[in-house]
This record gives sequence, structure tokens and C-alpha cells, in this order.
Amino acid sequence: MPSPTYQRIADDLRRAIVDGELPPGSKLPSRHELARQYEVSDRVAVEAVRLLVAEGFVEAKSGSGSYVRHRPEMQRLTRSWYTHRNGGSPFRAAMAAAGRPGTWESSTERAPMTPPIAARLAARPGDPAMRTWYTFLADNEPVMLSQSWEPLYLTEGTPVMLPEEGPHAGCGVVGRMAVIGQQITHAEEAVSARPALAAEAGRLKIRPGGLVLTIARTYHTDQRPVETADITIPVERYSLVYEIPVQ
Amino acid sequence: MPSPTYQRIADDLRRAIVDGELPPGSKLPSRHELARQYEVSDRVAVEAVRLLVAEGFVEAKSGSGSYVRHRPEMQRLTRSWYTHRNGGSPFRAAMAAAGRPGTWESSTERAPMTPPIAARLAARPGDPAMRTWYTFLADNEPVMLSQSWEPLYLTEGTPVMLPEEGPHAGCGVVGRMAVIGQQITHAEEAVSARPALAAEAGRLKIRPGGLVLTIARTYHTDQRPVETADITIPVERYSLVYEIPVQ
DNA sequence: TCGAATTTGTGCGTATGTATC
DNA sequence: GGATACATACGCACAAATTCG
Repeated sequence: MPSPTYQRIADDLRRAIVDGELPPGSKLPSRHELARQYEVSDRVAVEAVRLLVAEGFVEAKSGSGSYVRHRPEMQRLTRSWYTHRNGGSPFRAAMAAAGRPGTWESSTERAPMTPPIAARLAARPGDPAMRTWYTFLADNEPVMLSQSWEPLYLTEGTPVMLPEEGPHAGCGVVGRMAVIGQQITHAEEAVSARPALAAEAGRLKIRPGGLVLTIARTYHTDQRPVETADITIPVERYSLVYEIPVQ
Repeated sequence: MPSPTYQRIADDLRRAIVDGELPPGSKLPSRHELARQYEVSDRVAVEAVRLLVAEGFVEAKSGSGSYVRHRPEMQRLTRSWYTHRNGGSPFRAAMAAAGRPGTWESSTERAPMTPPIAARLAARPGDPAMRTWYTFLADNEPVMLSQSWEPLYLTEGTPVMLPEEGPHAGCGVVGRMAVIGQQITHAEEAVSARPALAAEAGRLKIRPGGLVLTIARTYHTDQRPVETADITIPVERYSLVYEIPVQ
């Protein structure tokens, strides 16, 4: 079973891009030209180029042409062991390290735990929790989305029930939990990736279907998980850097 | 500027899938049906479904229908602080933790450093290095690809010059470097994601264009970087778990 | 400044092959 | 074998953006 023609064309172009024959910024043959070279209909050439666009190798400009994408300047989002030492939130620390001012917007509400969240918090589906949505910004550009869950049986009636209000706002989960006697000992971050949903793409200002890294983060004390969050980062602009001490 | 019709249809279906209205395994309306519902040509319905297939939400079976993909059982690949304590390689430790026997194949050769590799090793492009390709297997299934670079000015003429031969084969970089007096103090892992290249898809046995997580790992001593590797993991089957001690 | 040519994005209708039921 | 459904391909049309004389 031979590969379909449009895939063969895409493969040729992709290889040329990876090998550097078509350097970043250079212009691809127009679809008319491709159709002529490969002796196919122009629709087939369209499909081939569309595939490369979807894969992120190529950027197409209406009326101008299709161009090999520049490797974006990727900012590093450091998620280090060390950044947890100084009391602030991990995001603030990472942005400070990069010399960019980090800010965020948030909104909090009560919500029952969904089944996957309950599993991560060692609770039962439907148990009451505080859910907080975050949009993290650097230079007024969206960097990261997060949806954080804290079980209410820990925080209800305490000064830290609302993560972003009161005397401990903006301190990060570790600091706030310490106030109510929960000593967080370690975090677990499960990293994966998928295409962005339409709503996420809008909030992160990336194209729909653009790739995002997802982190399922859970903070634990010796006893139990105390907070979990789903974090979403556009892979086009940021790479996630873990620093791991050895020995 | 309204979204094109095929994107609107794809968005509707995608949302239904994520929200659980269309659970894994359920059948999508046929494209004939979709075309009728949205009052468009069947070609537009084809584009919409094709988009979801490319994004990995849907699997299309010729002659049968298009189905919501099952979320595969994702194995956890733990890349923890702790796994570096016991001398073995991180991969072997992670597989042992998961109760699966980990094996690998490798081949090593001299090669001059490429510019990006040289930058990561604080060397000059073209400097001599040993390059080792790895294919990591669990239950005879490919799990992870890696391409590792070690500067020859450190290892040439020592018993550890060849990573997978001699008395220290299979000990992992940390152990081997210790033999020649290089005390590795920390690792840095930069995580990103992209579609698999055709060759990678073949070696990992995933569909072409399937997503892979990439890790650019560099081991450092107090003085200098001593090894760096490009690691590739299919995101469909594995999620990357970092355990981070806090305080 | 204007207009023609080029290029991409989207959409329609049709046709053929093949896999599944 | 027939009906259904998906995969690919052809050819055409028009809108919008861009380029350039």
C-alpha cells in the first residue's frame, strides 16, 4: 500500500525542511507550482501543505505564500526544586529568574470534585472543593493556564480558604498550606501533551489545534495530597525545564 | 471573521468528546449525516472529521465509521530525584518501579558535535564526541528513543569511553562519569513536544504525525556539562512524571 | 493610487477504490 | 453480493490578502 500522494509530497518537503535545504523563512513552492512538479491536481498540493501547517513546520500567509517557520525563541519555564525554597509561588519565581514580571488573574468558586480530580486528591467524586482558575501573564502575554483544586475539608473556615484573597494571597500553595499546619513535602508533576481545545487556544492566543503541554501537578504532605492542578502551557513559546539534583 | 464551517463542526464534535457526551468508543455521525445536519457539502464534513483524526481525538475505520478514541492506558515514566540514587540508569529504575523489565539496544560512534549539541556541552561545533543511539524497550515494545553525546576530551583513553561496553556498561552516565572523577551534581531536563518525524514514528510504532514528548537532558558537574541527550517518548503511551521534593 | 496577477483559504460536486457490515 | 462509510483524487469557483508594476 503506497503512501497517498499528498503525504509523499509532505514527506519530501518535511525532509527538506529538517535537513536544512529549506531554511527557516524560505518560501515553499506555491501550490500551483507543486501541483505542476508532481503532476497532480492543485487540491492534492493544498492537502500536503495543510498537513505541514498542522504539524507546525510551515506558516502560510494568504496572498503571499507558505514559509518555513522560524524556530520560535522558546522561553524557559523553570520548574526547579530550588524555586520552592523562597516562599513565593513557583510561577513568580520562574518569571523572576527570567527577568520578566509575572502577574496573574484568578477566580475562585466552590465546586464538587470530578472523578479524575477526586482520584488525585484521594477523595470521593462529588466531595466539596475550592476550584480556582488562573491565567498567568508575562509582559501582558498569556503564558500558562491553570485550574487548581483544594479539598474544603482542609481549608473551610481557615484564613486560607480563598487562595487569592486575605493575608496570604499570592503566597503559593506551599506557604498557604503551612499556615494551617499542612507541611507539603513533595510535588508530583505528570507531563503530557495534546492539541489545544478551542477555548484554550483563545485564552493562550495560539492557533486552534496548536500544541500544549499539560501538567497534572499534585502537592503532597507526608499524609495526603492537599492540592492538585491542571496546568496548560503553549509549547510554541515555552519549554519546561526541570532541574534535578543528583546523588 | 467567522470560523470556517469545517472548523465549527470540528469544534462542536471536539467539545462533545471532551465533555463526555461522546464517550470513548462511541461512533460519530457519518459524514453524510453530518453534512445533512449542518446543511453543507459532504466534503466539508470530511474536512471536519479529518481534523479530529489529525488531532488524535478520533479514529476512522474505513467501511465502518469514525469512533472516539479510547484514552490509552498511560504508563508512567518516573523521572525522579530518587531514581538517581541507586547507581543504575534512570530508565532501568523507572521500569523496575513499574514492574516491567526494561532493556535497550544501542550503537555508538565517534561524531563531531553539531552546533546545538556543542552549545549544550559548552564546547565548539565540530569538537569530537561519542554519539550513542538508544532504543529502550519494555516487554519488547519500544518506549523511548535517545541520542546521547559525550565529549571525547573527557572520556578518550578511559575505560568508560564506550557507554555500553567494558566493565561499566549499563551503569548509567552518573556511575560511569564517577569512575573517571567527574562527580555529576545535577541534571537539567527541558521538556517540549512536537509531531513525530516519519523515522521516529516507525521506530516507536506509532502513527505518523503522532505526538512525542522530547527531553533535552544535560548532566552537569559543578564545573561543566558532561553529557547531553535528546530523548523522544510517544505521548500516546507514556506520561512523564517528575517528583519534586519541597522545602 | 490603482489595478492586475499571484497565492492562500474555503467550499462544491463528482469519481474511484477499498474496507466493513 | 449489496449497502454503507471512509480515503483519496480531480477540477472548478470565489473571497481575501498580498505583491508589484
